[in-house]
This record gives sequence, C-alpha cells and structure tokens, in this order.
Amino acid sequence: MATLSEIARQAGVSVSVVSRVLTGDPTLRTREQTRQRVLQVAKDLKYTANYAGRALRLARAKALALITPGVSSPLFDDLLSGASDAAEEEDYTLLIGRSDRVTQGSGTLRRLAGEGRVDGFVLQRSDDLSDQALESLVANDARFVLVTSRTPGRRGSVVLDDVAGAKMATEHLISLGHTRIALVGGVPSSDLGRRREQGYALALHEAGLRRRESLVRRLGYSPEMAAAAIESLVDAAPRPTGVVVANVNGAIGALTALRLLGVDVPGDMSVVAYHDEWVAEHTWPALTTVRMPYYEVGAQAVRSLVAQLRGSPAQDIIVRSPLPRLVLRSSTGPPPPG
Amino acid sequence: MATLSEIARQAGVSVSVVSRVLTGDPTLRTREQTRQRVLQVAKDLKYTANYAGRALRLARAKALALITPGVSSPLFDDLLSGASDAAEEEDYTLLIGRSDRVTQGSGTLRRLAGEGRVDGFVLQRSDDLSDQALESLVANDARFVLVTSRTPGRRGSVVLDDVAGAKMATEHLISLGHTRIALVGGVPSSDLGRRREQGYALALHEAGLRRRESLVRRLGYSPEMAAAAIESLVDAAPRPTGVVVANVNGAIGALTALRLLGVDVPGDMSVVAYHDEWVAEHTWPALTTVRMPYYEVGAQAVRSLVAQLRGSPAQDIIVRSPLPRLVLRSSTGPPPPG
DNA sequence: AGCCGTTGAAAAAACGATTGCTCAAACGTC
DNA sequence: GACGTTTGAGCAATCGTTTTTTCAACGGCT
Repeated sequence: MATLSEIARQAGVSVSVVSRVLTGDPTLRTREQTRQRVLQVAKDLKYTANYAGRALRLARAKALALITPGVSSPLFDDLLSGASDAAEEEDYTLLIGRSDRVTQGSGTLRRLAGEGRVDGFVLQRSDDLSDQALESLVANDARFVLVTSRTPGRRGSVVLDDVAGAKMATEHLISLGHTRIALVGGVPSSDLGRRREQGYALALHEAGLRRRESLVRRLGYSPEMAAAAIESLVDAAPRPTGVVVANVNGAIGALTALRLLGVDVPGDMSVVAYHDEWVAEHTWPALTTVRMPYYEVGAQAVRSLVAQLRGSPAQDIIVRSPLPRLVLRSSTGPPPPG
Repeated sequence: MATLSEIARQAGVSVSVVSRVLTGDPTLRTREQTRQRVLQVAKDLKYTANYAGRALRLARAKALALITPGVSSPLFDDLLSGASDAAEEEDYTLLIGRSDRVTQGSGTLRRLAGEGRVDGFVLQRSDDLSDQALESLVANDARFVLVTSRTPGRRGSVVLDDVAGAKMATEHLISLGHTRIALVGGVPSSDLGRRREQGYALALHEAGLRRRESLVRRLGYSPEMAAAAIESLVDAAPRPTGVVVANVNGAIGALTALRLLGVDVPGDMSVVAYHDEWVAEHTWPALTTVRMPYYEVGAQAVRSLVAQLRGSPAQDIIVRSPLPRLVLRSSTGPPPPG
C-alpha cells in the first residue's frame, strides 16, 4: 500500500503538502504544477488513505454498525440496501451485527463502540435487545438511531408509518364488504404492535364498524403464534370473515393453520398481511399484502445518524414516503354470504 | 475512552508496562504487585484498546468482510451465524458487503482492502461477482476464501458436499419407488450446479436407473426459472413421477407451477428440495428437503481465512459434517400407480 | 570492594494521516 | 537598497499501541 510519505518522496514534496492536496485543504497555497504532480503520483501509486492512520488522528472511524435481530428476512434485505446506499453516499462503512449476539455477551456492542471501530449504531430492536444493552451503549456515549421500533423517553428513531399501513390493510377488507374483521397482532408490550393495532382500530372506526376485543389476538409475529391465534379465532363468536395479520411471516403461518382447519381462503375467510415479500407470491393462496417502504427506513436511519454525528439533535422520524401500497393477490375476497 | 497513558498515570507506571501487562507479554518482567495494580486500574477505567491505534501499529485490522450476493435467504442467515461465531472466536470483526454493490462501483472491495479496513474476504460468489472484481482483490494482495462455489485455478474455498446432498435427495425418491426422476438444476456454467447434478446422476446410476437427458433442466434457481422448468417437464415423455429441485426457492416456484397446472403433489408428482428453510414447513404441501450444513460452511470459511492470514497455505474444503439430513414433509410419496 | 547478573521498569521509535506553525525565497514598495 | 508582504512549502506534534532497547538499582559472589 502506498503511503503519504511514499508519494511525497516520489513527488519531491513534503508529506503535509501531499495530505493537503489530497484532502483538498482550502488553506493550502501551492503551485498548480506541484498540485498536479502530487495528484499524478498518487494516482500512479493507486493511493488509498490508510484507514487506521486517519481514524487514529481524527478520532472517528467513519463506520456505522447496523444491529439486527435477524438477517434472514427479505424485509431486512430492503432495510439493509437502504442503509448501505445511504452509508456509501455519506462515505461511511457499514458493519452488521446481530442483536442476539449482542445481549448474550453484551460485549459486542461495547467492543464496537469502545474500540472505536464504529461511530454510531442503527439498532433494529427486538425483544431480545434489552434496555440494559441499550444503556451500555449510552454509557459509551455512542450515538444511535432505533429503527422499526421506538422506546419511550429516548430520542432518535426511524419507523414505518405502521398506523397507515395497518389501516390500509384493514380498509381493504372493509371495502370488500367485510364487517367482522380480526387482527392477529404483535405482543402488546411492543409499541410497534400497538401502532399497527391503532391503524386497525382507526379503519374500523372510520367505517363505523364496531371494534370487538374478542377478535383481537396479540401473541406475536411468528408463524407458530399466528397459527395459534387463528385456531382460537375460528372458534370465536361471531366468527370473523376476514383477518389482518400484522406481519407477513405470521400470515404464512395463518394460511397453514387455516388449511389444516379446512377453512377456505378466501371463500370462508380473507387474509391480508402487513408487509410484502417474495414468498407471498408463492403461498397458497398467494397473499394479499401491504408493502411498506423498508428501504427508506434504512436509508433515513443512516442519514439521521450521520446528521447526529455531525452535531444535529436526534430526531424521531416516521417514514411516510413512498406510501404503503396494497399488493392484491388471491387471499382476499368478498365475505361468505352467510 | 481510557487510554494506555491514562492507566499508566493512575497506576504510576509507564505506558509500555501497561501495554505489556494487558496483552500478556511473556517477556515482561514485573512485580506481581505492579501487575495487579495495572489490571485493577484498567478494569476501573473500563479500558478497551483503541482499535485504530492497534491497527496502525500492527498493520492489520483484525476484521474480515463477508461479501454476498444477497442477504435475504435463511440459508445465508445460517452461513452468517457460522461466520460470526467463528470470527468472534478468532477475535475478528465481521463486515458484510453485498456483491452487487461490489461490481457496480467495484470500489467497495478495493476500498475495504486498500484502506486496510479488513484483512481478508469471504466471498459468496454469484454470477454478478466478476472475475475482474476477483482479480482486483488479488491485485490488492488481499486474502480470500470462496464459499458455496469455487472457481477453477484458484485455491481457497469452502463448499458444501453438494454431490452427497443431491444424491440423498434423489435416493429418497428412489427408495419411494420412483424410477422416472427429473432434475431441476442450476445453470450449467456454475460448478455448484454441476456438482448437484453429479449427485443426482450418481444416485440414479447406483440404483441401476437410466439417466435421461430429457428429464434434466438447467435454467437456474429462482422460483420463476424452476416454474418454467416444471412446465416443460410435465409435458416430457416419459413424464417424471418425481423431481429433485436443486434449491429450495426453486422448489417453492415448482410447487406453485404444479398447482396451477393441476398436478397433485405428491399424488401425481413428488417434489424434494435441496436445502431446507423455515418456509418449507409452510408451503402447500410442506416440502420434503435435504438440510445442508450452511452454518459450518460459514464457520469453516472464516477459520480457513484466518489460518491463511497466519500464513497457512490456502485450502479447498468440502464440508461433510454434519451430514446432510433428509427432512421428511408432505411433498413426497410413492409414485402414482400408472 | 569490585564485578556481574538479574530484576523491574522506563524511554523511545514506529505505524500513517492531519494540521498549526514556522520559514525561506521572491516580490513589491518607498 | 531596506523593509514588509505574499507565496509555496516544510517542520513537527499528535492520535493510541506495540515492541525493542536501554538503564538503574540491587543482590550475590569472589
């Protein structure tokens, strides 16, 4: 690897001139000729600034970490793409860490921040990621932005417009003529789950429909939990004719459960999922979903974090653009005549 | 952040003693009392070695990058878990990069290596990742290990035992009594696809079954390609009674295609997929799969890379343990009587 | 007492980049 | 021609670690 001093030697100037030329220091006074010579040599030697040297001097790593509970979901793929693109724009490097690893040792976060490997964190919070882990970050004086979910009393977050998304899913069923609409939601402790439920309730309210507590389940987002929720919903009185599942993975579990119970979708019951991903196209029946702008969440989170690092105050952002979009497939239809 | 000199000051010793105590330098001669004092102060101050300082001095970043075509698959999740765990064991930090980004700018890899941010790469190669990109790495003298797929003439790889896995999938169908077994494979240019096809052929051969070229499709792993393959296979003469799909995503597309064609699974046709993931549990019918040890691939790749960085020669590893495992679900059964 | 070996620790250089300060030469002005 | 100003660049310190080298003190030995 070429270093500044090597360029300096070959160009016949001092190291400081090289550094100033390459970083575009405006206070530098130099002959154009010299400047060009330096630039040429740097190019010939394929110079890339050594990261450690710069980081040491400037006391910042120009790197961010994205901490996530799990990497496997296509939703995360979108989020990651957005974060990567934004990071690249801002000239930051992006690390990815898994939050399960974070809490287990708890060392990971502290290490990343403590060692100065990263300047800040984008945290996709899960129930695994304890308040304690968060605090350890704060103690390290690390900057961070929460995505997807928020935590009370702490600023710095970027979330989806869950209310609007869940409302749109619910309204789709309403527009098909459903009146007994169930919700398979997240755990009540999560603000994310509460926001989605709010959207559901809002849609019902605006349509003048009654919101029945007996039609709401709050077990969680996994296929298994959603399946359990469905099993109890088919026995509910009155039986719902449509169900909003607040997560696409849950919806997949719901379809499996309904198939096993012999409930026809959408003949006997319509299912609409919050979030879209490619498997939704390949379930049976193919899932009608509401697509949410995850890419933007990732991008905004990084941009907001970088702004924070530059001294701006932390913000709480709700991503409203692009708007949620209904992806119509085959799991929804008019309610059964009965 | 506490630094060595701060500890030195508080402990009343020199910086070098602190460094050597903390890194456990065996050549250091010191009073036990002094050693304890240093350790205590370091602990009180929650000392973490500054990464940039160390990296600068040692000229290595103690970081690896995992470059992948896409992050969304659960298979990648396994791979990542393995790589993360191994990296942690070896005390390395893991970065994740996306290969689509790599070829586009091509700057990414060069930057990571050139800046000295990472010491080596684990490359999950896709068709996107050009030879040229590879070469630019080599030119940078970066160490790397290819996973999943290999490239001729270059050492340093960790791959699954694709032959054994595909063979096991095929043998499952054979043991059910199928004799006309089709293969929906990858593109012929990929050595990965060739290895899986080899396993398929081997199983047929050992069972004394004829391998018919008319029953082999090599369009690729996406659901759409597999669907196209299936459509042409149902019209094949003789029509296969079972099909091995060399990738679980493809198998999902295959199921969708068969459903649309009105072909009952497994009544009319059995489907077995290479690779397992959770959605396989939730397709209709649930997919019988062969589970491959992806976690180990990730872990081995990191370990092999670290070994390379320590000076060991590059190796080509085939992960044979844990063994491929057949996950029996509902998409396979005996062939139809006809 | 003089010498030597050991013990325990400090001093200093180096890694690469950045940046405030210094400074020589050239130029212009009176 | 003396002096001040501008131009163009170099010097040197600094960030935090690691590591080689140096060094003082002490005790043991003859």
